[in-house]
Amino acid sequence: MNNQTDKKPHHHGDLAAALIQSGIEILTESGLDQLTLRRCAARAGVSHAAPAHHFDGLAGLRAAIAQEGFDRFRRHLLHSRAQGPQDPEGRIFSLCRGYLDFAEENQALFALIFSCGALPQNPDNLKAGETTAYGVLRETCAPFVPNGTDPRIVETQVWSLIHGFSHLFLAGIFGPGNGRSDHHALFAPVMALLNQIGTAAPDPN
Amino acid sequence: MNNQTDKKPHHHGDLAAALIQSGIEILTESGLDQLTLRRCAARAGVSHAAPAHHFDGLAGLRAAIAQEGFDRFRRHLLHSRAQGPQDPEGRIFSLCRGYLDFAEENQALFALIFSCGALPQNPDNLKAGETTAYGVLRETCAPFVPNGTDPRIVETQVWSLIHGFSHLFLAGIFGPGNGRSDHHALFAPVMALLNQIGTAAPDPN
DNA sequence: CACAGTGACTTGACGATGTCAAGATGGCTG
DNA sequence: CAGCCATCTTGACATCGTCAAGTCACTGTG
Repeated sequence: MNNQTDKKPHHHGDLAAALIQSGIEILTESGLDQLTLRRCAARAGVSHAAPAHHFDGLAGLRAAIAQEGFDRFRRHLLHSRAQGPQDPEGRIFSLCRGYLDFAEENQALFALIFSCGALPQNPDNLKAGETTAYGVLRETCAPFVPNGTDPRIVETQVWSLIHGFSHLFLAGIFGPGNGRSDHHALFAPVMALLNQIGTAAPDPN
Repeated sequence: MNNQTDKKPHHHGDLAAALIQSGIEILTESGLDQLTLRRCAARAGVSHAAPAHHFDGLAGLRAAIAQEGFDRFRRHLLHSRAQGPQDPEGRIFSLCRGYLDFAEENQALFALIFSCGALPQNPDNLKAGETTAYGVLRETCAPFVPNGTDPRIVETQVWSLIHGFSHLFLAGIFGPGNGRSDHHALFAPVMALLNQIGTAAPDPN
């Protein structure tokens, strides 16, 4: 209903941000199904109906948390990409490594961000946060885009590969093998598919 | 009232299957957040507490629906793979096409199947259904596995790419472009990355 | 400084949901 | 036929999202 950039509106002092922070903590500690309006309110020290004045119901709070989570995700990717060798191959590998790490360390938040249908209304805000996070990917993929081809092809190849791997990793779906370390061992070989990137983009279909 | 098999164990006649079927219908018609124990019970024509005698709460029903959904997914993949050219490239392309189609036509069920943490308990049952669905992928990928390499590498490359594309497609995440047809146009070029599969394996060809 | 006014939050209530305990029902076995 | 027991129903309770009305504190204006 109102903007979120006020410093100390009246009573609590940026309750909206406090509720988002509480929500992220609940997500981290207890999982997605424990994310509740009343629980966020209690954690922030306000009554159970207070969040209604800042978000459009539970869906609105989830959308706001997803937006903040997407921004944290973006910063995590930037930090991760800066680690390791700074040639195009090294940067894209570090980016994907950071993608997987973030998904693993923030499972519920990661799931919320990418949960289909979690963003029925206001796709505008999420779209903005998404675009900036997508921008990190776009920069990193740019050196691999062949001249004259749609950059979204390479971007979607990379994004799909690392997102699919991360999501399947979290879902526990993978070959009959078991054990996290076993699956981690698959990361580098699977990412090796990216070595062929750019050479795989053929003429326009 | 109920369709399906008429075994009639005691009263209702395979209420468990009827509840799963009701749940899938609710999923298809109304989305994931409308999947409720009481709603499934009402649709199956039983009282609100009846499901408790067949599933371990809502989580148990969701797991059972996921298991059934995974089997339908497997059959859909088999059917889709049989369409089109039957050379290794044609089969894997048709498989991926069917993957995306299933995700698009059964969004909520697809999300439930792969929802992280939706399977906290009994991973055994889902593991079985998963293995058979994974088996379809494994067969289709087999011609592309270089000698002496772990087949899971190629399998995970393909699975991650198509799953990531499908999931991002449903989540509405993709470049600044918009429109479903626009995203569908990305499918074939992105799948072209699979043309390099097998040659990307670490060992020399 | 007094006094409304307005926004931030609280309180209380309602329907819906998951879950549990106890009772009713009906087929199966002895 | 009688008893058993899985199956299902009924009723209750705590929690949840949401709404309406009320309370509180800060702010601007005289």
